[in-house]
Amino acid sequence: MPDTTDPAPMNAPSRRKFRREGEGRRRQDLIEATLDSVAEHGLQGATLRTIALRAGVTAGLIRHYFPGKEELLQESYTALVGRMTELAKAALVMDGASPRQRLAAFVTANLNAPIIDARVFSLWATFIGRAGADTALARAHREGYLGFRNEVEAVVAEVLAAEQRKPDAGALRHHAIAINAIIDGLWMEGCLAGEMFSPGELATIGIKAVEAELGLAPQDQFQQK
Amino acid sequence: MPDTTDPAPMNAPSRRKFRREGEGRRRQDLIEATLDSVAEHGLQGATLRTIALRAGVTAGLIRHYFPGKEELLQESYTALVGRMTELAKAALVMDGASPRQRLAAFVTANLNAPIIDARVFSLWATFIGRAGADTALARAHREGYLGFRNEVEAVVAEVLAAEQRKPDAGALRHHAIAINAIIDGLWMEGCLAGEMFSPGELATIGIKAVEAELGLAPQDQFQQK
DNA sequence: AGGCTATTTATACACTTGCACAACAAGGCC
DNA sequence: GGCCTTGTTGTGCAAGTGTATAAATAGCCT
Repeated sequence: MPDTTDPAPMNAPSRRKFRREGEGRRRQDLIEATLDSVAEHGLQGATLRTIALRAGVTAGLIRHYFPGKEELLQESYTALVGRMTELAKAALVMDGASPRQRLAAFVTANLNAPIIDARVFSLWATFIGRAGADTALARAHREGYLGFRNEVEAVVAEVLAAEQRKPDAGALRHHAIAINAIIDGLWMEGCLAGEMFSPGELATIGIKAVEAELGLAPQDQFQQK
Repeated sequence: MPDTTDPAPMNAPSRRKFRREGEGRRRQDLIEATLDSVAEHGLQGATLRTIALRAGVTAGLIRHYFPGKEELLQESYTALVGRMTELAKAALVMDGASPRQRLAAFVTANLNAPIIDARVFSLWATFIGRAGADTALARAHREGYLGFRNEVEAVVAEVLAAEQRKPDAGALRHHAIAINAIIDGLWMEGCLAGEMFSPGELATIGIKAVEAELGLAPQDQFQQK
């Protein structure tokens, strides 16, 4: 029995208008939409249709740019990690600053916006929760973490060298691990409960803790600029 | 046209045998199966059928103990948080120990098994990633975190009192926040990459960092027991 | 032993999901 | 302008989802 009802009378074949975008742009839009979806609804809520809707396209298009959903998620996570580490490292390039000032700036940068950010934390946690089962995710994290820690270790070495101290490799590594933990821990606290801390408070706590870890004498206020 | 094929010849009505368990036991089994499923396959992979299979029951039974999937997940998370904080606090009850020893024991306990555990971390990350969107989750975490930090603050106060130091409330709070961050950060590192550290190494790093934060003189080896 | 009831199984259902594919049209190329 | 490539849409489908509910049975009570 054929369908006699005609919901769209005659002018029916209205098809959605669209624009062709460059491959780079579309991929980036899709990745951004994926991260937004994951941040908002978790991995379970990030369906192809949700993502496509947010990106302003239809679901079928995703398969034109990515082999499948898993690849889209992996590329999205890689993009996220890349952006995070890039931001963190950017705080280290300060020409004409003392090692100690650079270390303090590094800590400060990592304990304020945009690195302290609830959305980024939500994404990080969601993805990292699967690192135990997903080796690709685990490796992506491991590389990012070690890169970060090496940066810390390099700055610490400079700071101590400026203080005429020459720690052995083991002590240096321990300092880097501890400082890394301080930054990570405060980062988590700030992301999860930012309103519990006054602006700049976390950075102050972090700098003090890091300098205590390195056994640096408290910095005189007048030397700081 | 009726079905003439008879796949299960006559003896068909074989139904799965089962045992009736007490309500408490079943609920606990279901929660444990839920946590296992989430840890292994993430929230998206934790389906009612998977959970039921792991618990040794059929999916329908879950609805007999929980109104829906969401309630099961929430109760599971609550159980997880409860177990974690319980473990952490248990390390603090040491009769006849000096405050400093208790603090060190607290740090040590939190940086070794069973608190350093990849499965627990995976669970924690998976759930906490949704704290930004789920207010019930966020509150559960907030309470756990503040409880933990208050414990830290209390021990820190004892330690400093034993050293004849009387910090004001603000300094005490900052110490607690920093120490909390040190423990959290090292906990994360240990859970994510435990094999990168030798046994007890994280605890050593943690104790040193905490004592540096509090400005305690390095402990003599012979005074420790 | 025999029945009662709450626990448990099994099936059904409406809905969503990721993926496949055919139709279509946007925009560069001649 | 007209064609041709390919980015894009829309539809279809099988598998899986949470939930609802009827049928069965385990184990206690008398």
